[in-house]
Amino acid sequence: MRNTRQKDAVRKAFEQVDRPLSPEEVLKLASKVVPGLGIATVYRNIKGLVSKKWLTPVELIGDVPRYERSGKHHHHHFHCKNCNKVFEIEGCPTGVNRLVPRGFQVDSHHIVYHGTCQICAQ
Amino acid sequence: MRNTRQKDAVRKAFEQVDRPLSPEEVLKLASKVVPGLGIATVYRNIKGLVSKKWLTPVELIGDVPRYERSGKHHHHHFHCKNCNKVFEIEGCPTGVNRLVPRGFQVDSHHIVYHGTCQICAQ
DNA sequence: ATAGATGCAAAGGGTTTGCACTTGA
DNA sequence: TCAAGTGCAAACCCTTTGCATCTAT
Repeated sequence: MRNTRQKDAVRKAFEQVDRPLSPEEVLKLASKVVPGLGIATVYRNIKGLVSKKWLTPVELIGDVPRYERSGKHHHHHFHCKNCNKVFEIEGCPTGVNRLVPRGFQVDSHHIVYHGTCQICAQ
Repeated sequence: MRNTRQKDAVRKAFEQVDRPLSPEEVLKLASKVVPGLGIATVYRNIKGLVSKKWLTPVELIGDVPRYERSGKHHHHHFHCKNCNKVFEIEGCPTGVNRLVPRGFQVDSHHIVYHGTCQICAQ
């Protein structure tokens, strides 16, 4: 695996923000460092970083997926209907998995909140 | 608003199953009653039923959206990684919304479980 | 030198839309 | 009758892929 300015710029985009990013958001941020960066390269690098488990997908309904750095401790997400940004929510209600009926095997769960974020709510 | 065989077949598809359906699943079911039914008509009818609040979109991870009849009491969903079907999960952990920091306005929340369903797990 | 990475443009999947035709009221 | 609804195909958006070129090693 080769080090390139493009790959570096994509990684840096995720490191410089503390919230999940969409491919377009990554393109916007990384293009500041590498002008002419192609969206295909962004997609390819995101895909590579996901399979290397450096990134984790955060998918939402009615909108394009977001990605965030892996290895954070278990958390959930808040999707602002106004600015469309996604934020992290710490913590997890106790007994979430106990709601699932006997016979179902749970690998993971994910809570998404919808509403208005702190900044937009003012 | 006019009654058509197509519209009827779409509604019946949701009534005859007790789990959320994707547009393609609806096409498959409704085509049995109305051969030659077009996918565009399915999408148009789903859209109409959602805006009439007869259907509700289901939040999902990494797959096409599903829709289900509105008015069911609050519940969540289980997405089987094997058969790709979506199932309803009853109940809701207490204090879910309390995890959201002060300043965020929560309209709704939604939990999606991933794993293997009862049928596939055997 | 050379395999891997990039940019572009074309191709893919899922969804929407324009338009002429059909059909329910 | 005649506007709403339909089927078809083209258009769209987001994502992936083929290919010629470029570039780390």
